[in-house]
Amino acid sequence: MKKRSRVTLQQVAQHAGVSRATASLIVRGSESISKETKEKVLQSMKELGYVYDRIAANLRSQHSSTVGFIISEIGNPFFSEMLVGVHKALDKEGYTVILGTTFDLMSKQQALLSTMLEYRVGGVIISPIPGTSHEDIERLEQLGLPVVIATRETTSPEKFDYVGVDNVLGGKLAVQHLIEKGHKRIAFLGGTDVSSVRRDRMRGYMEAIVEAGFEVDPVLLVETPVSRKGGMDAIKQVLSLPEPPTAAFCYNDIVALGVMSGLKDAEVNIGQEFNIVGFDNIQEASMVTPSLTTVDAFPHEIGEYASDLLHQRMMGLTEEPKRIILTPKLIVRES
Amino acid sequence: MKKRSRVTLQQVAQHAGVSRATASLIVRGSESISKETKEKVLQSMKELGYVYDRIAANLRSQHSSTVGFIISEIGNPFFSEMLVGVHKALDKEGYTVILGTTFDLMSKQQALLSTMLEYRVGGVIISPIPGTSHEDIERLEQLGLPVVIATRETTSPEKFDYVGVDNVLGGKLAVQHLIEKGHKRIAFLGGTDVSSVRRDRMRGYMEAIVEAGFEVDPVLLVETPVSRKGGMDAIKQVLSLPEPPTAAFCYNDIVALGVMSGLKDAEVNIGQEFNIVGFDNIQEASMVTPSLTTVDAFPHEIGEYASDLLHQRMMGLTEEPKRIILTPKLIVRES
DNA sequence: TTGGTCATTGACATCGTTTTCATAAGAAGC
DNA sequence: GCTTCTTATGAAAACGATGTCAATGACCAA
Repeated sequence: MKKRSRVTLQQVAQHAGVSRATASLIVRGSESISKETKEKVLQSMKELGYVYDRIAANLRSQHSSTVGFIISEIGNPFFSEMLVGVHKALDKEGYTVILGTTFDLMSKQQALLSTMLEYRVGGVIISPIPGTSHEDIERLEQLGLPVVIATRETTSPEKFDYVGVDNVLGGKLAVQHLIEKGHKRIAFLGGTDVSSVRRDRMRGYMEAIVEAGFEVDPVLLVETPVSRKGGMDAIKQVLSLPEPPTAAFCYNDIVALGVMSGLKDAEVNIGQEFNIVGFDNIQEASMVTPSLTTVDAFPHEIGEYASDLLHQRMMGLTEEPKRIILTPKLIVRES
Repeated sequence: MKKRSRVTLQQVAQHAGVSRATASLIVRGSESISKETKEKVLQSMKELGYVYDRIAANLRSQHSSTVGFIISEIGNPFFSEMLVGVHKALDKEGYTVILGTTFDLMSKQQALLSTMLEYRVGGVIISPIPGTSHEDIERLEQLGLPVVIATRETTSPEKFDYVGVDNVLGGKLAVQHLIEKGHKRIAFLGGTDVSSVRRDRMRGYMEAIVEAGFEVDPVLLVETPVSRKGGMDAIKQVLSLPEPPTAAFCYNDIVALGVMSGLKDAEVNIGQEFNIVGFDNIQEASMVTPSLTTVDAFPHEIGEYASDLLHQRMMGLTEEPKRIILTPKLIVRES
């Protein structure tokens, strides 16, 4: 749109009195260039204010130095933490990240995937929205684009690289902890059943309950949107039951924080009368009062592993899809 | 890196039995194309799995459909909210956003600016790190790149478009509110003095104190990193004074949340014995107990305004730099 | 028949790089 | 001083699109 055109390698070469090819070799750090000419050219670049045009370079070399990162929303600290991990790992390799947020809308996810393709990303890390089938993603693969799935599963998990946490185990750890504390009626609050993540955490919940010899009471399982509001509504609902629970395992920390608010409103003493365990271990969990017992899901690490995996694929790794499943860790605090 | 090459417009044209020029006209939505050929070509695209190469197109047309967005960190809800505003406004215009986080490191900021240039962004929205001079940013302008500064000022504010909130007024509103509540010793906690934002909020603080006929006591002004930890440390420091404050105005909500934690540790009853006002109005502020009185800084709106302004510049607006200063709003809650 | 639209075409230049590949300059070997 | 081998350099094609423009044929009205 702007008039002022860039300084090109051509101009630099001319100014330094060498050929364009030589200048090109220099920006790419070739060794077969004498020290003097190199100096001379670098000097010219500085003088002219040359800016490397990575776009043009990538076009010519059929190479891409960008990767797409698609998540549901950046407002969730779990994802922002994961983004930090992704950035950290990919910056190191010289990639630039294009972020996309779907807000869990299928149409947005499709649009984002298209945009990423148009921008020639070299690979994609995606936390697919619940219900995404592998066909939705396969068109990337058909174009030869490496894809790493993170945190959430698609309908056919085995088709792509995957990095996530063991949600079944996480749920189990959380609920076992509550059982050890002497609770018998434990609610499972938050999330919606379309999500594979919730189903897994729920399974862990059930395993722990059953192994302890208790019964699963369906009225204690509440689906809600993943938000504080959702948590607040959920806890109110179960507290009004004839036989209310004495503890809750929450879908994630955000929901748990909402649950805590709800309990405070109801003047229930958290930590004594009622215990809560969350999931994710977002920063805030350690800062609220009482501090929140939770299951660490290592967002930062997930981001890093996913990036490393993607990088390997982009470098031509062609082995079978890999699955990296991190072992969650219970963080016991006051709640 | 991958072998499978893209389908080109050329191939589409061939398959549909038209010329490349025609195909090009179609992807660009020209009107002087008959309905039938258009259909035919679109059909071929679908069959061949054509993907538009925006990179190549932009290179040729000397046009850019990306913009850079540079902030200090994505973990701060203020910025993630602002990012949502930016995305919202720029998606509508068909731009793609490249996000960069500086973590308030000058070296990172420089590197990011270079990266953005190399990727041919069409413009940049930046919340510069404290101490950024306009020279640091001027090289963008010299390349004809529109720049909009947001939320924080550079050393010469008048050189670029700017969107932000009136921090002086915000600080004043906050402190006036505390004074009305009967407080005489009011602390100002958090942030570091290199930040123009803090200086402005501090000025508002002082104006309110002085207008009420009180004295500013320097021991009540505490600089800290902008984090919960910082807030916690700050409140502990002032509580141990011989004459501790009875209220605090905090640099922002994050700090305020830390201050609240600190007060709870010290078993001070927030809302009765001690009042707090934060700044930004992040989501969490309304969710903590007691809920946090704060000054709304409209991150979402700032993002949108900044985007609109940038878009206008990218469309060739050449008027004088504009300054959009939003009027902050006191949100009274329980704290 | 003439003239005038209209849709489409073909050929070529261009964006700023990378990538061959051929060649020139320089050093080493005899 | 002439060949041989490096090493550095140059000319030109390529990447996948856009932009320009004159030329074509079809169609319609007069």
